[in-house]
Amino acid sequence: MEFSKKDFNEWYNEVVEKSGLVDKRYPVKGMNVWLPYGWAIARRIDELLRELMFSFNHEEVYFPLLIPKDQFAKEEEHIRGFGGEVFWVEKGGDSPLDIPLALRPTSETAMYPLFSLWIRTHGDLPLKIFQIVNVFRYETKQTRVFLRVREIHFFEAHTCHRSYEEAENQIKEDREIWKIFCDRLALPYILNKRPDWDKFAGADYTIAADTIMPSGRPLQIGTMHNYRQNFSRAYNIMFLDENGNRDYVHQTTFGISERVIGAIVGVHGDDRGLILPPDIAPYQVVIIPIVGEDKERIIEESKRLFLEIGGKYRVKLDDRDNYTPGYKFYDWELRGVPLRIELGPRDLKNNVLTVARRDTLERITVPRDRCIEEIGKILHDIQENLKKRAWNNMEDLVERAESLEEIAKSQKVNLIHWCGSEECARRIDQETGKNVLGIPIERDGTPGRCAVCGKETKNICYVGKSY
RNA sequence: GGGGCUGUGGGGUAGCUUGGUAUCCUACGGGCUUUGGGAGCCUGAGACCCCGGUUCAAAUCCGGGCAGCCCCA
Repeated sequence: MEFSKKDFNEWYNEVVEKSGLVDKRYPVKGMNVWLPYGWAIARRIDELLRELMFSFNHEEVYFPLLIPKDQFAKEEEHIRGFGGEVFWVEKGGDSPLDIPLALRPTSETAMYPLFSLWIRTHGDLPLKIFQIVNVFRYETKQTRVFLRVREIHFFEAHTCHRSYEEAENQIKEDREIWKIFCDRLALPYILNKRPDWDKFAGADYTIAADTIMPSGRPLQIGTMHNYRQNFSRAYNIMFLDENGNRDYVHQTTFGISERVIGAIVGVHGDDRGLILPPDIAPYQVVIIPIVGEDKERIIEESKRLFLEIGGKYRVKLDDRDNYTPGYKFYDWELRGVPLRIELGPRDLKNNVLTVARRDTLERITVPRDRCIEEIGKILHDIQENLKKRAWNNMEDLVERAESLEEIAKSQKVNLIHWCGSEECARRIDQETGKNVLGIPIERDGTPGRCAVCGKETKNICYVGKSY
């Protein structure tokens, strides 16, 4: 690594390429190539989500990529919100299409016409489905690997319910899922209820999960929306209740994008490169044989060790002959493998393994015959340590502020009192470049004065320069 | 949204001001030798983002495009 994490922007660019996550030389703006290692991480995260969603009774589907224009445009707010950032397919071969086709920027408008066919009675509810697909957004701002791209690897869950209460309960369930998910990724977050002007186009309200990057800038990594009946009215999704009355369904969605990978890179990484949480690391353990005079035996022992722990953990045996151990140490540290096992003549003689953990860079000696349990313990410890460290770091990236000047001066996210008016939010945006993330839903406000207008209020909120 | 900068082998670069033979490091192939924190020697292959203009001649100057980076709002 050439850059230190202190130069966050440069460091980030360097680490995502050098660690083999993406190749960003693909010649279309905002579209990068997923390399094997990066894709392996994405797939682990997808699998984690699938597991979680299945356990909460969701089913997986796959809808088409293209959406006819008339169908896309049915919900007014939605088209207004997304209109400018949609890619359109307007030709088939050389002839213009009768109806232009949108590349989905999200899949509400692809799914909901079908929902109206699928749902007849209350017996069809709740409907809980999700899909993991690529979505497209025509970004005009500067793009950044994982954080702002035009082709987005995206998870979206869609639900339909018979009442507002049921939809609200779904949002609660989403929060439960979200917590488990983030714990597994060791990612800290704040749940914020977005101000009305910043909610998802077509939603009744939006709850966003924001984390904070080491640069002091907030990053939205997940969203939960309650649509009420906004879309079901536009797409005519109705059900017959027990009393024979017809009504529109209540809907919610829950979305997570590849930005979480950007968050993992930024939140956990250090000057040597990535640090991956064990749950999603493609390799949890790398074995590096250190061959001296006793080459054959060491290789043989390494293979035996590989087979032994390979049944329990995801393990890589790095038996490349043309690289020295030192080179391999740096290489796998760059890639963020949580645990490294060195196996050399000394270890062999003493019947031990030398184990190095990526998060603290400590080296530990563990008895050969107890290594399976020891590895498990250390991996667990790494997970906990990453989580604790990340939450503490995030806390340090928040600064209390009482005035516009303090907000403007601060390089961090600010916790302020805010009267709730759009006027004050706009002044914050215009005069400090920061935006209001909304009201945090998991902590109570205390009485105070709005940092802009000075009016008394109990609302607190976070503000920052969002990615 | 505004401003600035950059594009030369796979990666990083010198050369550009003052137009004429493209530099070095690294990675890569082959060979020998090595291995507890980025090994060494020999050898080989590999590049001026795209389109147009100026010129006897363009990596170099001019215009446009595409792509990337940084800063500000």
